[in-house]
Amino acid sequence: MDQPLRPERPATRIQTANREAILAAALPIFATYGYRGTTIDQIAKRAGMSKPNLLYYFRRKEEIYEALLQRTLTEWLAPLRMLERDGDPETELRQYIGAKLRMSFEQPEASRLFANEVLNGAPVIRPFLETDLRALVEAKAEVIAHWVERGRIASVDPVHLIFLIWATTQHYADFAAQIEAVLGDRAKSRDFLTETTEAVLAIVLNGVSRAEARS
Amino acid sequence: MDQPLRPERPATRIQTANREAILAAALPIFATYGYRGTTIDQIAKRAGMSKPNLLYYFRRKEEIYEALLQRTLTEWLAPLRMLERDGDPETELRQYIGAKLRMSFEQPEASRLFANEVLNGAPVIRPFLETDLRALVEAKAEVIAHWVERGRIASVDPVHLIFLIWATTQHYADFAAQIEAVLGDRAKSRDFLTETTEAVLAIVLNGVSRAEARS
Amino acid sequence: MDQPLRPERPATRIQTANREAILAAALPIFATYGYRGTTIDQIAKRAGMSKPNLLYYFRRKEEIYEALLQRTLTEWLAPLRMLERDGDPETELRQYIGAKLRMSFEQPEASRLFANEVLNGAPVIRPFLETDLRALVEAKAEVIAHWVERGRIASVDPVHLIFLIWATTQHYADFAAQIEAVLGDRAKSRDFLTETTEAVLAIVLNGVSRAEARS
Amino acid sequence: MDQPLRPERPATRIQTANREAILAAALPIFATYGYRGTTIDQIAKRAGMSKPNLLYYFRRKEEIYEALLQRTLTEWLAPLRMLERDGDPETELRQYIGAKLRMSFEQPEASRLFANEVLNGAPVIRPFLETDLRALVEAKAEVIAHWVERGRIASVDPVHLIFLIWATTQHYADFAAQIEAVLGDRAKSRDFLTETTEAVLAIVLNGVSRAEARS
DNA sequence: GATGAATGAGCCTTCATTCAT
DNA sequence: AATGAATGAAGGCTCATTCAT
Repeated sequence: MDQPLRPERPATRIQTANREAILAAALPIFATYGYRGTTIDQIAKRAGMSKPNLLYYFRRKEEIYEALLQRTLTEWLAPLRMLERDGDPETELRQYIGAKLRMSFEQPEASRLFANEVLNGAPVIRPFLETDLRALVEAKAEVIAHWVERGRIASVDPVHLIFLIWATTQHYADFAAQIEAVLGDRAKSRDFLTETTEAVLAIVLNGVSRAEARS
Repeated sequence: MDQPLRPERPATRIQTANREAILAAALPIFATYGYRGTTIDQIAKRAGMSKPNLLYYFRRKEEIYEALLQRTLTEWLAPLRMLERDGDPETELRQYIGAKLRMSFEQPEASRLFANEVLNGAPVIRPFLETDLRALVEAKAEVIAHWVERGRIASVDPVHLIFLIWATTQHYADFAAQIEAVLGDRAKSRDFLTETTEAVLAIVLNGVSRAEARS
Repeated sequence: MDQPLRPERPATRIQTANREAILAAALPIFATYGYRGTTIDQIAKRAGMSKPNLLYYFRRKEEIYEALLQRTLTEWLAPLRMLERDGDPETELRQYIGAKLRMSFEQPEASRLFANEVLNGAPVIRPFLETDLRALVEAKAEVIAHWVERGRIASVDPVHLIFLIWATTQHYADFAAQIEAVLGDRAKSRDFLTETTEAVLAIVLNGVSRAEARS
Repeated sequence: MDQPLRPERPATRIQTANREAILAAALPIFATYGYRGTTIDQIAKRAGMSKPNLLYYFRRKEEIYEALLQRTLTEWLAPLRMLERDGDPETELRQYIGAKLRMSFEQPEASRLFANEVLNGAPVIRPFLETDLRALVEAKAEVIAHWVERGRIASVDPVHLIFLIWATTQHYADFAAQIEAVLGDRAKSRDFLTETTEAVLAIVLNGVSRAEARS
């Protein structure tokens, strides 16, 4: 076709800007309403352009969604990738958890986008999960197992530790509506990230500390 | 809300049975596709009745959704309600976490229904969250604070501990697709619940144990 | 689905009537504008129902089109099927040509529907053409060849004779607009079918007569 | 109608070349999909230019279509124009039929373009049909009538003879999809034009031969 | 209680055409 | 002469809901 988005042709400035605007507009909507609950109209309106014009940049709703997920995923896993086998376990975990919590507070919509996709059965990103993510988890589980073997942390199941950290940190983004309903103003305080980070670190770091491992 | 449509007459057996069938059919669909992503057709088909007949029992899609949430919520919070101020903290937490994990494994769809609703901003259950749930959390936070004061557990922030337990246990239901993609057969093993329970308990109980509370 | 058109469920009277009305409304439109040039709106309006209601009977535009073609094809080839090997060639051809011309005059839209489909490359009925129609043509070509061998008609190529008859008779339906433009009132006369039949028979029957076959 | 867009300036070479390219690209598409079924995108792509650029040469889709028809019509009727009152009827008809068949085989798309237009009710060329074509047919019918009067051919209705020749010869272009489906490789043979010409001439010339006119 | 029939509103997408450069 | 960008107007189809029986 004579579509403008041909890869061969370099994207113009307007194209880049508009694609960016569309993605930015789409993120919070997909994050809240899910794929099927989101309408192109909503996105177009939020991006300040007409629906056909939006479809000039992304030919299908699906393309927007996939582009968003792709971009999110990479960024989302960056902190885990940084977990260093040779670092100090406590420092490493502290950094990891801290980074994840910061992302949850600063980009809660990205987290929710991802949560929605997985809740729906991960129709789009399943291939990624089964290959890249799986490999990453295995590699980092190995790192944690290494720490356990060396006696540097308590004997915890590495994979479940990763899941626990994911769950705990992303919870503040994915269930923000609930947290705000329960905590009220406290959740809106400027210090809520700090408070949360301290609380989570206290439990998790203590949870993996060697002192007295429990059954 | 979930009253029979003709308040004058008591619900017949067929009415009760059919309403039940509809709710049972609707749960997994709402849980997977979210409110807007679910069609009445899907539910009716799964419930084995015609669309108009389904609408005879629930006049609007919203009613089904609300009835489901209402029923789920009560059940969902039962374990937390059982947390006893005067019990042994470790035993209490062990029971709570165990119960929550069991629910996540046995009724993952209820968890996902709830997750979807909250991800969407909790449009329907917000009032409940702001009143009942809030009160419950405050009460149980008080229980935990009591334990902390008595030195029976480490000095953790009670509310965040509750969130951490919610997040961690529900994660196995809400992100099941991801967990299965990452773990493969291991997640489908018959022992996966046991394995998970042990791993989670190990970390969380250790995390709140007094030995050496950390910053 | 809970579609009403399930084959298992017998069609009700209304269904039969409405499907019939839709097909009747669709025929002249498809015949004139072709598949892509026809809109469901046009058909629905002509059939006196709303667009969604029409789609309640035929779930896709394509289904209407295919149903029409299927019905037309059978009827359309009936005259050829009657060509009898043991009949008198002149009588047989006279009947065949007469029947085809009558159909062209009485149901020109069916002819045009078919012409449109074939002009478009026969995307839908190609399988039929390659199997059933091919077999029929081969069988009837054999009949004509038989006549030629017996010296009952001139030595003509059977297949091309069939094509010539098709072309000539269907021309009065397919090119009616042109014929009317060229002939004016003459083409609208009540006797035009008779006149045409006589003229075509004169040429074709003479054309296959044995007297003096030409190169 | 097919004037350059800026009448003040004569068409440049590029203009002429591009208009030509567009028409060449448009012919097979209009011929196959009809007017409404054809998109400017398809034409532009095939012509190797952008849609807006195409519209620089032809301001509307309709203009392309009309230009094509106009050009085709003239060419299409050339053979008939050559039918000479004073020539030998058999020779004249042989030439006419031969020329028409050659055109059908060599430019089937032009034939199909025309067929589509007439099938659609001749919305664009009706004026032409009612004036020029009508006059031409009347003139040539007179030629044939002259031959009949002189006893040089059988007593056939001139107009219907013309229609029969049109129908029969154009059939091989317009219904090519069907002919190929029915005949298979035979229709793709290099000799198929020769074979067809002989078969058609045999029937038609015999059909108008004087030997024994029939009812 | 149950279902066939009907529909307004909405959604994704296509398309001819225009505008600005 | 050419093209990237933009859009109004459909068009096919879905869906929640209502009506009538």
